[in-house]
Amino acid sequence: MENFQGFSPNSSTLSASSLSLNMTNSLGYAEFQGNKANGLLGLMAEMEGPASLNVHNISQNKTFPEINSLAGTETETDVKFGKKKADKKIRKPRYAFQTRSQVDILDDGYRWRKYGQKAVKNNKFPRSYYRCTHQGCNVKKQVQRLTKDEGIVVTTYEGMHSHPIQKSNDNFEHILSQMQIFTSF
DNA sequence: CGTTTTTGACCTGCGC
DNA sequence: GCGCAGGTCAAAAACG
Repeated sequence: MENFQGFSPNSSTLSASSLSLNMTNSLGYAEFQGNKANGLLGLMAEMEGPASLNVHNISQNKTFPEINSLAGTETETDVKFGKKKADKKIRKPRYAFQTRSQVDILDDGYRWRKYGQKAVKNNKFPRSYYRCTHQGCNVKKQVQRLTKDEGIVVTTYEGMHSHPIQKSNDNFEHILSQMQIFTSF
């Protein structure tokens, strides 16, 4: 496999030391490697205060051409959201993971139904939209591959599952639980 | 035959 | 207001 060494080429600006090390320590990426993914490259969780509706940031990194917002400081993937009525100004927090993998479908233990696929600008790979098939669970995720480095898959989760995993996967479960610790603040 | 994927149309927000 | 881009819907196809 590939060595877990570095992020995408353009991420030279970010100090890979702190971020990557923290990740590997907390998640134990070695085990992760043994399964489907070959290594977790990074995680970004964002969630803003309900009051601030900073549209500026949204317009800035819309489509986040290379998701380089992972570089730390601004973790705003924004939700330009297809919120129908838009009663609430609150945006759902989204959590993005970068994973080095050959395949797009990373099995996280949940059952997903694909409901859309769109071509993204500045990216030759399409982005796929999935929704959790569990009844009453509206968790969504989207999977995208970077043009720059097609070995990297970006998975963005939206919402949290409130039901148990439906599959008997091995140690993925405890990895997920640790992930939720990460994203729970 | 039920469930999932595919795929174009449709909708919404934003910039010009 | 128009066009673009991202996100969703839904009908038909594909799958097991």
